[in-house]
Amino acid sequence: MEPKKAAKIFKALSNPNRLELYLKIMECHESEFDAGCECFLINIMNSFSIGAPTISHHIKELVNAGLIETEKKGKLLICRVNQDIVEEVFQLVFHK
Amino acid sequence: MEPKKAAKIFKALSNPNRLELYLKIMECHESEFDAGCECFLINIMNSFSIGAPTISHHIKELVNAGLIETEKKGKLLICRVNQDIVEEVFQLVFHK
DNA sequence: TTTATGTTTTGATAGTTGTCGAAACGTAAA
DNA sequence: TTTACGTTTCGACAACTATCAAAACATAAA
Repeated sequence: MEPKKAAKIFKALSNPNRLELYLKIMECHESEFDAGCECFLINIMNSFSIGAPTISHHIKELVNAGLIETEKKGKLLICRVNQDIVEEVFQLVFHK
Repeated sequence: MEPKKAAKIFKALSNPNRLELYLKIMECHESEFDAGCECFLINIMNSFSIGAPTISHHIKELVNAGLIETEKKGKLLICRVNQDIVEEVFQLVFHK
């Protein structure tokens, strides 16, 4: 992976709230995967003290960096992590 | 590792120039390790188009995040990467 | 001691970011 | 259709960032 793209991914994870959002989506996604369920944004949002507009903005940045993907289901938003991209970016800094 | 600390590390790697600086130090450090040499900042600086003050600032941020350590040798600056911290932060996002 | 050189500090500036309130939007329920 | 609700967009603002030029430091060489 090119350093420029990697920097963009790191930037997406560089804000504490946004990182925790990503981690929550990751957890939720993993645990719900076994149950065959989806990870809905609304289920995660409650544990944050920041407003909805800010959450929406952070989600957009995570999508923009390729770290997650989203899908609308009715009026709810489903979030999925893209694990591959994290592995790619860590190969760069791990040099392995 | 706590998300807050991880976010700080990601922030340090979120600027393209700073990331490339880190990668160069990593390369330099690895290749010089076998030869028993040190990695001097001046040897890396030439490949960047940004000024010395900016480089100095970026180095300080990398040190501040714990990603590298520095040591003065005469009027030269030696840089060493801290691989452990990358592995720690890696475990957080990999959940492994 | 003077000079040269590698690095850091200072001060400034344009650009970016995180956050909010208010409003708008889209969908489903009543 | 009206209402309720989850999400997004808009406009704004304070805080932060990357960068530079100029000056200051520190150390080694002349």
